[in-house]
Amino acid sequence: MVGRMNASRTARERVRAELIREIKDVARRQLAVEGAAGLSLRAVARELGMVSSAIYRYFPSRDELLTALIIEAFDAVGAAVEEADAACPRDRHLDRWMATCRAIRAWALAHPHEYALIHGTPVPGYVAPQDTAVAAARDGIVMAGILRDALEAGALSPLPGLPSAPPSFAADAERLRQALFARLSDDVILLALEAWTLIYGTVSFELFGMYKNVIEEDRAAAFDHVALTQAHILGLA
Amino acid sequence: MVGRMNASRTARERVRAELIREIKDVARRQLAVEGAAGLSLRAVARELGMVSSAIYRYFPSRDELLTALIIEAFDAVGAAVEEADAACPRDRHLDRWMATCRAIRAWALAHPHEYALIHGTPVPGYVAPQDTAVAAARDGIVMAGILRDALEAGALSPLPGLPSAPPSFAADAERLRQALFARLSDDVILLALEAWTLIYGTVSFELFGMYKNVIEEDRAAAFDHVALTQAHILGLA
DNA sequence: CGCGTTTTGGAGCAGTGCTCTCGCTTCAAG
DNA sequence: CTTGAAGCGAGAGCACTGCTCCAAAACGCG
Repeated sequence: MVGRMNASRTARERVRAELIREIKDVARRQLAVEGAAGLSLRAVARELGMVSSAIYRYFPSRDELLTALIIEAFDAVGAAVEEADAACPRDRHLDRWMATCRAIRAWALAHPHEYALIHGTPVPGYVAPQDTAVAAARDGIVMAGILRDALEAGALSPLPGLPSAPPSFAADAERLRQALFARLSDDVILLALEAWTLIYGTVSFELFGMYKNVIEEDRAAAFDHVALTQAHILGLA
Repeated sequence: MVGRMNASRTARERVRAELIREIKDVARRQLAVEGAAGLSLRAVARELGMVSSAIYRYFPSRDELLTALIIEAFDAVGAAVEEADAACPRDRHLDRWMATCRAIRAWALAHPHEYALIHGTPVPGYVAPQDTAVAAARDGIVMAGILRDALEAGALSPLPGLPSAPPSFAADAERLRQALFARLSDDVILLALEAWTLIYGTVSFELFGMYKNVIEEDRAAAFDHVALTQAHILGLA
């Protein structure tokens, strides 16, 4: 009970971890085929050659399996965003911004059902477990980092003449400043949140069919326009 | 078979129409309680005192029932938006804009599960039937009308210096101009679509828990800031 | 009134999430 | 090395779902 603190636990624990991985992999494949509503524990068990009740040794319920997939999806999009950002020179702030925005859209188009899992209707009882919080924040960390770098480089001049953040936002802004936004102003922080919202809103609208008969010709160009316009508003140029 | 063209059809058809209404009402109540995933045809039938198979004389499948509820939800939010707009003097374009935006958010907060039905993950096989198209367009018609009126009154001056719409958007813009946007420019039409997207994106983020630990203090004020900022960008002032 | 259309009731099929129990395997401490 | 506990898979079973089929009942029009 005492020892064996680090690497390569007991054989039992290793096969257990591997089986958890296999279950998640099969579940993700089934999810990609017919969406979250069609994810069946029994089908996963069948494909793995085990009986359905055995799954419950690894996931206490179907919703817990879904939660695990949600966390992995947040992590995947977070990783895609970090990679896109890291591929740009640190002082090309506009390029980094556009690259991260495009990375979000590209990931979503490549994994529509997983994207729907994290940005569609909350599927389970609708409680977003605390476990997802850290994974869900990775994209925001990257985007905030770009704005921070731009500010420090003196390359951030938000568009003048727009409404200021309401006084009631001050407390939220202060908390966010501590966590991500360093020395950015309340106004810029709120504009950044709105840009973040619009980026995901645009991707969601495109994926969920809201642009049918609205934007048909070149949605990639329209998305670029969204990202570029937000960059102009934030003053990333 | 020939006659009886207008009002007050045969008694059978009247009771049939009423039963369809009752089914939809019960279904909407159940939806409000436990969400779209928990909508059960059998439960609806039970509450109506009929056996489950009888429902299928009125709705060929569960998805068809959901589709009917989706259309009604689109209609309800459309009606709320139209009403909010009509309550403002026609020449107070900014007031009309803010009123319609707030109406969308208010309706969504009052009917979260119905909102999730129309702006969350597409629940059924994921095909959005053509029937929904007209109902889904009502909010857009109102918002486009405000911009049209502002243009005609010479009270529309979009913020200069922002990126222009890409050339590939011209065809979409022309089609949209014919349908709703009258003589508005490509740039304004695209900005309007982005504003429309951001309004719904903000409501969705708020409702689906994305602003947890992000915006906590006064989400109504933050939403107003979104709507007002978009009005400024469009030049509604 | 009578007959045909419409509606309903009930049984049944295939599938789901989940629980419980019963043996079997593995592991670790005595 | 033995023994007892913990982890594990198999199977049966419960309550529920959407949906189909068919016979019985209700209805309404000529």
